Amino acid sequence: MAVDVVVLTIENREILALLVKVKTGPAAGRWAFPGGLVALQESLEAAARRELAEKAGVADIFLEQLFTFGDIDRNPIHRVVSAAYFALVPHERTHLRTGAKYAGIGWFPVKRLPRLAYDHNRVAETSLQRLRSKLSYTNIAWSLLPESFTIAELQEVYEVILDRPLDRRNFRKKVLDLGLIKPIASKRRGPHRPAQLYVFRSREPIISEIL
Amino acid sequence: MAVDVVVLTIENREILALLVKVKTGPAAGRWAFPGGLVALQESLEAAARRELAEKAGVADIFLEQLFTFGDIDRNPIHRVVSAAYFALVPHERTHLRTGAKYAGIGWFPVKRLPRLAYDHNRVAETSLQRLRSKLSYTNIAWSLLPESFTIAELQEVYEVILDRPLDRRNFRKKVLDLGLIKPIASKRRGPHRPAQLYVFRSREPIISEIL
DNA sequence: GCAAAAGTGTTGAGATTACACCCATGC
DNA sequence: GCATGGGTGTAATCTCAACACTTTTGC
Repeated sequence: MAVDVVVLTIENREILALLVKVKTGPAAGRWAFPGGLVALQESLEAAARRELAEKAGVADIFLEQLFTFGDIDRNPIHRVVSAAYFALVPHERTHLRTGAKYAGIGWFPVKRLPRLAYDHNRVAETSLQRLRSKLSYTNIAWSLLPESFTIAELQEVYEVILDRPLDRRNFRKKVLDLGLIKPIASKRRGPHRPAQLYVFRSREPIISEIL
Repeated sequence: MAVDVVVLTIENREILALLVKVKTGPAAGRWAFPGGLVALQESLEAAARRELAEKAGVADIFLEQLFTFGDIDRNPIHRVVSAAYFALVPHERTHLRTGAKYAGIGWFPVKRLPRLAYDHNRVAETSLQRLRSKLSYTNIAWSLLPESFTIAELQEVYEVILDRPLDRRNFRKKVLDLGLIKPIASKRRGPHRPAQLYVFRSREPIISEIL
C-alpha cells in the first residue's frame, strides 16, 4: 500500500505539477508524482502529509484524497495499490527538496507533461478533472493564493483553471456578493492604479455555487 | 488491502442499504457492509464486483469507487486499508445470498442504521453524501429504476434521495426537455388513469445539470 | 500626458418557481 | 359516480451574460 501526492500550483498563468525523478527500479529515469509506502503505524492521510512536507516543504495546506489506483499491472514488479492525494499550494510557499530518494525534483506545466512513470499520466488527468469540477462549487481556489490578494489575482486563478476568460465586472460582483472575502487596509501597488487587497473571512472549506 | 461495497436501493419511499452480519473476529455479531480481502491477481474494482455478485446476486450495475479508508485503528486486530465502492441497484433485480462467510444478510433503511462494525457508519455517511450530490448533476438516478418506468416513479426517486417534495409539472417539463428518456408503447395500469411508460435513450452515465 | 490596470451599473434573455383544473381508469 | 393518480400552461421572479467609460497611479 502506497500513497502518491499530486501537488498543483499556479505560476505565470499556468498550472504546474510537482514531479520527482525516479532513481531506481523499472521506472528509473522517469518523472513521477512523489509518493511511497505507507508505514504500518501511519494513516493514509498522514503518509501523504509526510510526503508533502519532505518534498515540497509545505504543511498545513489543502489536501484531500483523490482516487485509489489498484490495477494489478500498474507496477511491473510488485502489486502496489496506491491512494493518490491531491494538494494545492500557493507557489511562493513551496521549498523543493529532492531528498536522497529521488534523482531530481521540479515543477512541470500540467498541459505538457512528459510520459510519466507507472500510471501517473492517468493520475494527472484525474487530478485536473477534480480541480476543474471542485472549482465551481467550492472555495478551493483560495488554496492557491497567498494570505492577501487582489480580485484580479483571484480571477486569474479561475481563468487559468477553467482555461477561459471571465467577465471582470460579473466576476467581481459575484465574489463580493458571496461575502467570503473582505478588504484590508492596504493596496497592491504597481505602474498603474493601486488595487484593493482582500483576505478570506475564513480558511475553512465551503461548499456553495461559486461560478 | 480490502474492499467494502455499499449497495443502495430504493423501496417503499426509503433508501435501503445492504448489510451482512459478521460471523467471526472482534466485530462478530455486528452488521457491516459486505467486503473482503483483495486477491493478489485482482483489481480493486473486480474485487468489488465479485463481492456484489456473491452477496446481492447482481452484475452489470452502477458501481464506482467511493473513498479509501485507511486509519490505523479501524480494525482492532490487523491493519486493514479498505477501498469502499458504491453501487446502486433496482430493488427487484437483487437476490440476496448469505454465503458461508456471514451469519445473515438484509436490507436496512439508511436513515436508521444500527451501530455497524468497524468504521462503517462513517462509510454509510460518505455514501449518502455521494448519492445526494451526484443526483443533481448526473443521471445516476436511472440506476435505481427498472427498464421501464413512469415519470412519477422517476420523480419519487428524486424526492426520496433529496428528502423533499418536487413540483410535479416542473419536474416533468425538466426531464422531458433533457431528452434522456423516451415514451414506449405501453402504460402502467392501476385503479386510476394509466401512466405513460418511458425508457432511457441510453444507459451510459451522463454529466449534465439535472435539477 | 500617456500607458496600464482598477473600479463601477444597467439591460435583456433565459431559467426557475409557483400554482389549479380536467382526464382516464378501476371499482 | 367517485376516488385516485396522470396530464397540462402561464405569469412573475430571479439569475446570468453582455457590455464601455472613468479613475488612479508610475513613469
